[in-house]
Amino acid sequence: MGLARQRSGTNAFAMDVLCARILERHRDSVRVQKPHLAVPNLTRIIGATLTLSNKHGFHATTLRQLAEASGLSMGGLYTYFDSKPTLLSMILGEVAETVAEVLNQPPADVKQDARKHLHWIIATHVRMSEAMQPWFVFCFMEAKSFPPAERQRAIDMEVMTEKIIAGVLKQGVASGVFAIDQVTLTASLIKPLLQDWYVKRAKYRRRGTSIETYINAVSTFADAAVAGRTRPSRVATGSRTKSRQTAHP
Amino acid sequence: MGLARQRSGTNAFAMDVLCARILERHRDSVRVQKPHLAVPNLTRIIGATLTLSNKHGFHATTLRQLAEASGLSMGGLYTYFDSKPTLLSMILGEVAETVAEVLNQPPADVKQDARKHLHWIIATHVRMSEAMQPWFVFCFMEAKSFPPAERQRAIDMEVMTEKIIAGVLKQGVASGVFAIDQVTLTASLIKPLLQDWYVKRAKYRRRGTSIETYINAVSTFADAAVAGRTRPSRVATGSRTKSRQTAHP
DNA sequence: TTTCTTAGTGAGCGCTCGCTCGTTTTTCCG
DNA sequence: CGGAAAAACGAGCGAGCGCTCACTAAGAAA
Repeated sequence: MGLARQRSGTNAFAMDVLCARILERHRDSVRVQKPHLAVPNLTRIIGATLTLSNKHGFHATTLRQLAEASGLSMGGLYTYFDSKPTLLSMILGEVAETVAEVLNQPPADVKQDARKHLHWIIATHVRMSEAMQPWFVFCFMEAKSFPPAERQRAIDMEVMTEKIIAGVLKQGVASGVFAIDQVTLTASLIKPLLQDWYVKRAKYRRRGTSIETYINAVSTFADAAVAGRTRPSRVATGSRTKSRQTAHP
Repeated sequence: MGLARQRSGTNAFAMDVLCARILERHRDSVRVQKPHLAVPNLTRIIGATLTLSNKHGFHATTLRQLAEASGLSMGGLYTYFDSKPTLLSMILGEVAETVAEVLNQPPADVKQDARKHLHWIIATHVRMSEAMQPWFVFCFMEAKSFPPAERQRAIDMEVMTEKIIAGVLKQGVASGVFAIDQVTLTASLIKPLLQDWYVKRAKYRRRGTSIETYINAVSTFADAAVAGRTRPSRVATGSRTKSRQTAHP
C-alpha cells in the first residue's frame, strides 16, 4: 500500500523508504516517536546490520559493532528494537511484504499472455533483487539461523515465488503456449536462476555482466525450457514495463 | 589418489573414507596417531560438526555441543584440531579436493561427445552432492564466514566447476553440436541448477522428487538452453556410468 | 525561566564462548 | 602382568557477548 502509492521517479526500494515502512509496522515496539529522528536512525541501523551481516553473518555481528557503525550507543539501539532477533525479523518482514506486494500485482496487459507474464516475473524479480540486494542476500543466507517463526516465513516466501512461477507455467500449458510435463519441477528450476543474480552478485559484477544481459539470458533460458510452439528467437533487450519497480536506475 | 583406488562396491564418499583422507592430509597436526582410534573419532567429530553447523551455522555451534555430540571431552577435541577455524578448513579442503578429483576425470568415452560430457557432469555433480550433501551445504552456506584463505579456496572451487562446464560448452560449440552465443553466461546459469539439489534438498525430499528425475530435468533444461542441432527428445533415465562416484545407492 | 518529557548514553551485569593444562584412564608391549 | 607412553578428561581462564539501567542533554510546554 505504501509501496503502491509510490510516485514514479522515486525509488520505492530505497533504504529510507523501506525503513519508514518498518517503523510503521513496528510503531508500538519502537520507543522513538518522532519520525524525523527515527527514520534516519533506523535507516543507519538497518544499513549497518545488512552490511555487517552479509560480511560476517548475523550471528557474528555484535551489537557493539552495530552501535559503532550506526553512530548510536548500545542503549540507543535498544530504543529501536527489544532484542537482536527482533532486528532480524524487522528485515525479513519487510522483504517478505515487499516481494509479495510486487510480484502479486502484474500489470493487466501482462496477465493475459503467459510468455509475457513469465518474462515480467523474471525481469521484475531480478530488478527488485538488484535494488534490494543486501536485503535479499540477508534473507537467503541467514534463513537457516532464524528462529522457527521467522524461518517458516522465509520458507513461505520461497514457496510463494515458486508458486507464482508455477501458476504462469500452468496457464501457459493450458493456453497451448508452453509444453512442459513437469510444471512444478520446471518452476523450481527457474527459481535458482533468479536467485543467482543476487547470491553471486560479486561474480557478475567482476565480469561486467549487465542486468539487462542477465535478464535476457534467463528469459531465453526459460523460453527454451518451456519449449512453446511460437518460439521467439530472442527476448527484446531492456524491455521495461511501466510498473513502479523499474523506477530505479 | 586415495579416491581413485577405491574399489567399486565401496562408497568412496562415505564419512569414514573422507575422514581418513582428512587425517592423512593433517597427519602432523592431529595428535592422535593410531588410525583405529583416530578415524572413528574424527568421523564422529566431523559428522557432528556438519549436523550442528547445517542446523544453526558453524559460528553458532559451540565446542561444548560438539564435544557432547561426538562423545569426546572439550580437551579431547583439541587432540584432533588446534583451533575451531582449523576444523572448518579440514572440511572445506576435503570437499575441494574431492570435487576437483572427480569432475576432472571423466571417463574416456564421454570426453569425445560434448552432449554426453555435459550430461555426465550434471549426473556426476548431482550424485556427488547427494552422497556428500552435508559437506556441500556446509561449504555453500558457511563460505562467507571463512577466513580469507579458505574463502578464496571456496571461490576457486565454484569458479572451477563453472570453468569445466564452460569448457564442455565451448567444445560443443566448436564441434557444431551446441549453438550458444554467451558460453560463460550459459555455464554460470547451469551451475545454480546443480546447486539447487543440495541447497534445497529438503524441498525435493518433501515432494518426492527422485534424484533420477532431477538429473533428467536438469539435463533436458540444459539441452534446451544449448539448443543443438541433433536434439534428443528425452534423456535416458537412470543412465549411470561405470565410474566410482555412482557406487552409492 | 522553570519544569517536564523524550532521546540517547555507556559502564557494568550475568553468562557463555574458545581454549588450556594438570590429572586420570586406556592402550600396548616386554 | 607392570609400567611407560598415548589418549582422553573437564574444571577453570580471560575475553567478549547480549542486554540493562541510572543517568544526562535537549527541546517543548508551562
